[in-house]
Amino acid sequence: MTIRDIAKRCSVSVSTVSRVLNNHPDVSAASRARVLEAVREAHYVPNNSARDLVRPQSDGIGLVVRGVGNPFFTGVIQAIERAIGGAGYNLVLHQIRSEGDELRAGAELARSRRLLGLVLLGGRFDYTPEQVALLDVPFVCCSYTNSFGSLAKDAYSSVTIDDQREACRAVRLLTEQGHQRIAILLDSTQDSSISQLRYMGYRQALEESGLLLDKSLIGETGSFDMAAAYETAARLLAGRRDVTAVFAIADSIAVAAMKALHDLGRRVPEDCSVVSIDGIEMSAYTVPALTTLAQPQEEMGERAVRILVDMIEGRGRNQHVLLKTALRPGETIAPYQVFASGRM
Amino acid sequence: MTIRDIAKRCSVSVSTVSRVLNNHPDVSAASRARVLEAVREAHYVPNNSARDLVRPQSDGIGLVVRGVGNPFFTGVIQAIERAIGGAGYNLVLHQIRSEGDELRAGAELARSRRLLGLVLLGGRFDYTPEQVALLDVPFVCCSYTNSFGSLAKDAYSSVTIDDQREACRAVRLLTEQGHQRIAILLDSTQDSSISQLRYMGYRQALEESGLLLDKSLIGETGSFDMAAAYETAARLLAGRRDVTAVFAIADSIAVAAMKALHDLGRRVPEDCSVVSIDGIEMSAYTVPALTTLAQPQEEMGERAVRILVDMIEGRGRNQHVLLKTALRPGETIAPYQVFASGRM
DNA sequence: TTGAAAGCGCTAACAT
DNA sequence: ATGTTAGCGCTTTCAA
Repeated sequence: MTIRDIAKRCSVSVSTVSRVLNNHPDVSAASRARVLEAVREAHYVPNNSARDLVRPQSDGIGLVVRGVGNPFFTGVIQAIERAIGGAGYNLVLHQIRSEGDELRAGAELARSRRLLGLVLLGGRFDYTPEQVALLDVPFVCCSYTNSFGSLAKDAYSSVTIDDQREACRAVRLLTEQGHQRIAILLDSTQDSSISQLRYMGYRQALEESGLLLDKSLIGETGSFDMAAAYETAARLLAGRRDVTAVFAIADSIAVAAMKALHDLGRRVPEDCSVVSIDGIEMSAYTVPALTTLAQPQEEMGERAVRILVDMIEGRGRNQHVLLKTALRPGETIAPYQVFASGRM
Repeated sequence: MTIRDIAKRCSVSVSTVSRVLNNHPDVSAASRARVLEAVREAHYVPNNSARDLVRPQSDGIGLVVRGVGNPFFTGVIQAIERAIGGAGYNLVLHQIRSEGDELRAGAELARSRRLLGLVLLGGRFDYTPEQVALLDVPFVCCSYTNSFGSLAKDAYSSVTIDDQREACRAVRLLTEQGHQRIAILLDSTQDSSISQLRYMGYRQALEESGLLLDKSLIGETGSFDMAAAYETAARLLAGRRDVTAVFAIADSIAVAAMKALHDLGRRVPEDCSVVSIDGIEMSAYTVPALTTLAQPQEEMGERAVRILVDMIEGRGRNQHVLLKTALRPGETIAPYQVFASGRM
């Protein structure tokens, strides 16, 4: 079923059909009605490949999300959706798995749909100039930046929190309460990504407080899934009643850790405090509610879109925005107490 | 940058470039090398619209997910991803918002990318024949079926649990323990969708036990977000110590309800039991762990893909598969006790 | 092994 | 107001 078939059915030309389909004004009411009728009855849907091929450019902005099912992203995605719509553009969402190549996916998407620009959500931190050269449209990294890569500042845009700084701040919430044996739960200390950055923040906070880094307090989960986080936390914390606080680099890891602590017979926060970074919806409803540094999901999405739209419309250049987290108080931090519960 | 430009750079014809790009064997090693080199250095990426337009058909299967950020879907999506890859096809994922029209989106996607078939995840329960006529490829409804629509059985495929039956089973877990005042938390009793179905199961279970339906025990949240669920639960449960059990139609709602109960000073499960349906990852890590009827996410995805692939490859016709949930025990159900905590 | 050319479905001049 | 037609970038006969 093509535009040609519809034209035949109505005894009009393809251009008339095309005009109707694209809401051009210069079509008689009669023709319009006939075409619409035929379209309906034939269940005709235009072939977008053909459209995209011929249109000078679309009004589409692509959003490539890396990591299906990362709960932190959902709020950001919604904000981006809203912002793109509000600016008069169309969102083209594309999800890839955590191991996928968002640059390749983005390049392909942008070309195949003639996109005006790209928002990359949850990508890698180590792009090289050659890699981003794939992209021939403006793009902005959302929720991350090129910390481990070799991009010139003006070669890309980013909107993110300062992972190291915020991690440091989170750990400080613990040291301020007198905690000294503070465990960290992360994916890996050397992933050239978010874990590594937040790990650096953890070390920085320890140093500031004159605390020594204790390798046995580092729990590498090897992934972001909760089962792994639970196991790692349980293994690390078992028999370590001297550990009075845990910093988890993500809310989901923190929730799993709280469960592990509970199953170990340790109360949160009386026996062990927990803090993390993210601020996902679910972690506000745990008992006790998780204390976390909430990333500004809304603002993150909005700023990313604004930067992109400014570039698309010829205002403004590449920018880098560092957002601050907001402490979502919760109930998982308590002051350090020497004799909390028969600590060794 | 088009295939033509690459051809010029290498002084070969466009067909040669095309052959290289598509891994056709009949190209000299020399030409191949030159083309590849030019492609790399020009950062050339083929225009997919043009490709799709001309290719007889792709090897793509579309997955339209309605409801960005529904945590229940993530496991299903991964299973679908795996299954599609395993069958030698390519996944084209498309997410739309909860209010979106998955049929229109699917039709568009299928046409624009020449897809072989469609998996619809989380769609509406009330399709009409005219609506599905939009789709000119085989499709399967995943996690839902046409309970409130007018489709002929052989006009579509579905893989889902029996929502009413499973809800009934969930509530029975409560009545079996002697509970009589059982509240239900749902989106709406008349949404022609999952809430309504599970509500019917709730009523059925009450009837079976000779319990009367008490309208004041119905909490309509009006959405699936946790804040609404929390408010609804808190309002319904405040001052109702006679309510000794809650059935939530989704895990996320149950988690919010548990929090509300806790904030009301009521212990779970001693003062109030909680049960739900879904089995998302997070709800296994609450304290206490949520007792829920877990939907078989893996199997759901796999079966959906298998049915679709069978249709695509000419074996088999439309089918309807009803999967069973598995009780994920948890710790949120306790026997009814008359004098649990000063009940009125 | 390579090139020339047709044509996929559509839109937008350009005619009429 | 409507029709004719030239491509958009690509793949694929068909010839050479």
